[in-house]
Amino acid sequence: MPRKKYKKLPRSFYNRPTLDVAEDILGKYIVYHSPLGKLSARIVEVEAYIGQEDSACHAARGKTKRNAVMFGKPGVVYIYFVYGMYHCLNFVTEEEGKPAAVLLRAAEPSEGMEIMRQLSPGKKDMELLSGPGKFCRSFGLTREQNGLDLTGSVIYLEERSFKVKNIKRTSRIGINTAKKNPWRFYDSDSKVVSK
DNA sequence: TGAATGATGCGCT
DNA sequence: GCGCATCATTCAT
Repeated sequence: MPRKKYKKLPRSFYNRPTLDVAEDILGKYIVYHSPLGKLSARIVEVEAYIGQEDSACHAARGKTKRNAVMFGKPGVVYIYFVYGMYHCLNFVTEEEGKPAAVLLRAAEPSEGMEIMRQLSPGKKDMELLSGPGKFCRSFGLTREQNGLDLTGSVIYLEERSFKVKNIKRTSRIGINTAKKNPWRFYDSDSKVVSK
């Protein structure tokens, strides 16, 4: 039994301006009770995607089957498939009907590292979650987990005692349009953020 | 050690 | 068809 009870972040955490949520997510822990066992990691790098004012957001051109969960209630997981072989994990933000999300780009492994190594063979511990594609592979996340509720018991964010000291803000990675929006946030003391 | 490119599937024009 | 919120490998300095 856990000797310390950590606080699971409620839906109100996600039901706020996306840039605020993105910054506050740094240092939080993502916990996923996968079929293989419990996994957790400390989040160190994220990006914001805001449908209504962001041409780079999947939801910028209206609702489709793929991005539908971004239009739904906050505190839900949005997972999509890119480049033929990778998945990316997002947390839906803002009130229902307003499409926006925060992309998880990198994290530092905490619990369940044996499982992550098994899912991503040959990786050093600090490389297991150092990128959005690698994160989903090491956590075993695919489109099957799309739409899961972060206020449930399968996958959620936890507030622990860790405090982020230095937060940096830059433009996003891998974006061609809307490059000006400096909507990438990361913990500059972590060694696993993208270069 | 940095830049170019191939892998590979799917959603949209 | 084309381009993509990526990564690993190859090739050039």
